[in-house]
Amino acid sequence: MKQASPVYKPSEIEPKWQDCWLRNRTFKARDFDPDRPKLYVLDMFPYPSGAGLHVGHPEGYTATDIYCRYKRMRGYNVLHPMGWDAFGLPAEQYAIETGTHPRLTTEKNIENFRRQIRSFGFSYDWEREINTTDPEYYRWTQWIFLQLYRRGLAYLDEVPVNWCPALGTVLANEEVVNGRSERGNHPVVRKPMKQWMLRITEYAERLLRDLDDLDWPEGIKEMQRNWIGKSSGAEVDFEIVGHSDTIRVYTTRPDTLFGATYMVLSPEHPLLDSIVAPEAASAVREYRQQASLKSELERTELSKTKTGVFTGAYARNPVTEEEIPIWIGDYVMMGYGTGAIMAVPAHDERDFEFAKTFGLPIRCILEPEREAAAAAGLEVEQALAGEACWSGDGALINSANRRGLDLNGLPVAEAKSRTSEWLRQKGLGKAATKYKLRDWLFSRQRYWGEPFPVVYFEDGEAQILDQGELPVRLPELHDFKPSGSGESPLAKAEEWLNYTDPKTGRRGRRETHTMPQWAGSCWYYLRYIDPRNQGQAWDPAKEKYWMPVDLYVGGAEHAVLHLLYARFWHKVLFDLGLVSTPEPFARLVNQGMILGLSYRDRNQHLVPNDLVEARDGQFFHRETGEELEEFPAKMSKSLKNVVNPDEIIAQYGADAFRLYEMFMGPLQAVKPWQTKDIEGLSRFLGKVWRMLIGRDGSLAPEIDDTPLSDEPERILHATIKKVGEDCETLDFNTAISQMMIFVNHFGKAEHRPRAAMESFLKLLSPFAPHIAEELWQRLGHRESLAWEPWPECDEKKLRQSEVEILVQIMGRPKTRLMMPAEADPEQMRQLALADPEVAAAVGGKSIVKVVAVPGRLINIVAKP
RNA sequence: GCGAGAGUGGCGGAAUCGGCAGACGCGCUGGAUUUAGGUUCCAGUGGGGCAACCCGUGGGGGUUCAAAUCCCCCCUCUCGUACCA
Repeated sequence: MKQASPVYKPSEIEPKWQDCWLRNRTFKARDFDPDRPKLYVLDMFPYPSGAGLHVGHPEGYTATDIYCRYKRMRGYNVLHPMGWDAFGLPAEQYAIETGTHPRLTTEKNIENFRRQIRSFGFSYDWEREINTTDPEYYRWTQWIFLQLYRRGLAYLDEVPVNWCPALGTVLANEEVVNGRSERGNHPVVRKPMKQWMLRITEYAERLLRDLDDLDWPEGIKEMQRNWIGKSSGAEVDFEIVGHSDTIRVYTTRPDTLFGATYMVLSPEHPLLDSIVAPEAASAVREYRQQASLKSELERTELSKTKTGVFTGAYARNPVTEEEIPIWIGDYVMMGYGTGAIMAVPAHDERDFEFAKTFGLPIRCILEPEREAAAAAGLEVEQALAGEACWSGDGALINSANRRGLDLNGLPVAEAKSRTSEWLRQKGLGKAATKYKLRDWLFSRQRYWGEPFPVVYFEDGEAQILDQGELPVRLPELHDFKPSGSGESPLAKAEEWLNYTDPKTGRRGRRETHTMPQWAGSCWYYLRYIDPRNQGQAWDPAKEKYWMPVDLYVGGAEHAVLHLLYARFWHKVLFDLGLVSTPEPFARLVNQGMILGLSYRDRNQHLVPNDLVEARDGQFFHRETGEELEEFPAKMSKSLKNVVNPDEIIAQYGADAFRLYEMFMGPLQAVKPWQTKDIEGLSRFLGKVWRMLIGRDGSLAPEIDDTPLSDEPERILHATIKKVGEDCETLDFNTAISQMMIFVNHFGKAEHRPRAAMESFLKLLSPFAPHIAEELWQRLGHRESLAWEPWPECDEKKLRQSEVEILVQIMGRPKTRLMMPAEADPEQMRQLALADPEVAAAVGGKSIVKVVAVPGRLINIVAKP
């Protein structure tokens, strides 16, 4: 064994303890431990990119690691796993460019990620490591797809997708920016293609309702609510003049039906061809063609002026029985409601704009509330004249017909329900609820994803495979380029494509689409529970023991997609009796993004960091000499402000890195990384070291067994209390402050009682586990302190016999006096007034009032 | 537009059951140790005033003995989202 170092050298002790934990399986989670309560703490697993870990990853991972280590010492049986979300586009793109198989790229990246993550000393149970690209994992992803299919929740549909002709592939919405491909900036058009869809809409109501009971950030819950987008209103049928069909619209404002002066259909509306008048046909055809070339994003973004054309057809307003023109316009989406609207220009901003553009009639049927209108800067007379739009509340006018509907004078809410009821009685419509949420497009035309367990027979029939035929493995390929026809690269794997039904001998062709990256992450938290199970996705007994996830930490960028998809799958599994909880993640915390430091010139232009020179605390452009302003910005390759964790660990050690990231500020806050600041934490660890280790490398001579005197004892117990409380609430920044206060005191003390030192190391160990283990060992212990019981705070030791009391005169601080801690208000008053300085300040004035808060302050209110 | 969150020293941040604003750290200033640099240690560090004191938590108003914290109005920034009928 090497001679014990006299100075703190993280590079020596950190690998030593990481090996030790791994070898001894220190952090193995035990199924069904009868003696300890379970705790499941989950990190969002990373996509192992070629760039390696960035400083954002270890932020959340450090937080959960501290929490887990703390909870173990509190007697919990902790499940804390890590794995790899390893399917995805970058590895495939790299394969197209270089011919390297994505599996090789992925393996290499995982190895690098694993090395980096281990270098932080996180207390994962590595025996539960999973990888979504492992056939033994995706076997069960495919199996869950079978369950979805059998429940009727997976179906094939011809839907418009983002098709990029230049790239020869379909793109996800996230991959399309302003109607062009994110990669290469090629145009993207909408093209209908047959796709697998998942019926997430069937779960819309439960996904919405069950949010209420989750311990999640309110912002994330609100985002999911908005995404699901529940609204209630009515469906109304409009008959088409001279036509047998009717057009059904959805409206949240059935009360405004009397103001519906025209109708607008989506350009994709199926009834369009049969109703369009011959003289309008060519204009309609041209408009539809143009609309189809726009991506959905474009359609919504270029929203300044409304466009549309008249179809030449008319519908009959069911309450006024007037004939109203039917238009088409791309501000109406086929994907929401019924793809058709009744337009009430007087009371809907969008319809108002459209009506103004095309000179359509605007009829006010609602007198705005005077006060609300004034607050909105609207003149009621204008609204009444149809010159302004009012979508707020008020009293209905001009809203009665001869068929028994009279809304005049009613407020909006009552008019709504009255109209819905009238429509229902007349068979013209009914109350209805809609959601913005759409079914989940689940196909990707890619190689590097889970193959579908699906075969198409020669007659076109799609059939799912038996569980016994899983996993459907990805075939070996050498050319990963898209086929160009919109088919996946898998269409090139000829041998693999051909399928013969083992039972019937029928010949078929395998599905060439693969699943999106979300698939693997939809259920990975369940596989961690039983990661090596070959017979089933997980053992139900183990699931029951470990679920739900007690704490889930990750970035807010997954607020909607991943978290909504996973909740959806989980609910399906719950309905199938495969999991025991209706929700997967009981408590969710989002760590804030870590920004890099960047620079900009006078014109707000960003300057890459390698062009910046620092002089006397100011910053200048290396080439132009211009003074630059420092500001925090997202880390990016182009700004050259990316911080590499490997370099930081090499220089300061993992413990300092961990402490720094936690000390930066609240976990949830966005924070700028400033490498200079990490030195403060490095110094702190140096002080911890010197508090215990003397110059010669042996224990510091100040360490002895003298009993603690009052003040040091109070500091010790205050630290135990503060660190423990902060670990529960994840307020690690203030816990670290308190430990600094401890070390600032004891590091200078003549006597450093061994017991206090040991308690402190336990408090420090979740935060800086390597140095804590090393010093714990040097204090003579043989076992890891990972399972030592957490120190108990003795409240009695926190009490002081004398406390400093602030004396205020008229609410302003005057002086501070030592008083007995238990002094009551009257005693405090006497003690304060006895003080010469106070007496002088009060002298000659009459005391109006004295407010005394025992243990804190006393305020004397005096008037001349 | 809508939704969510946030504005505190030169910087990161602390203190929000109303009770000493600026804990802790970075930076900075001065000193000690060191051949020197670094390290380490000590002292100081919101602004103004030699001082008593005054001013200070985005701005304005209010409640209170007492407001960063509670109430009203306004401004700015960040994130998310966007013709959802």
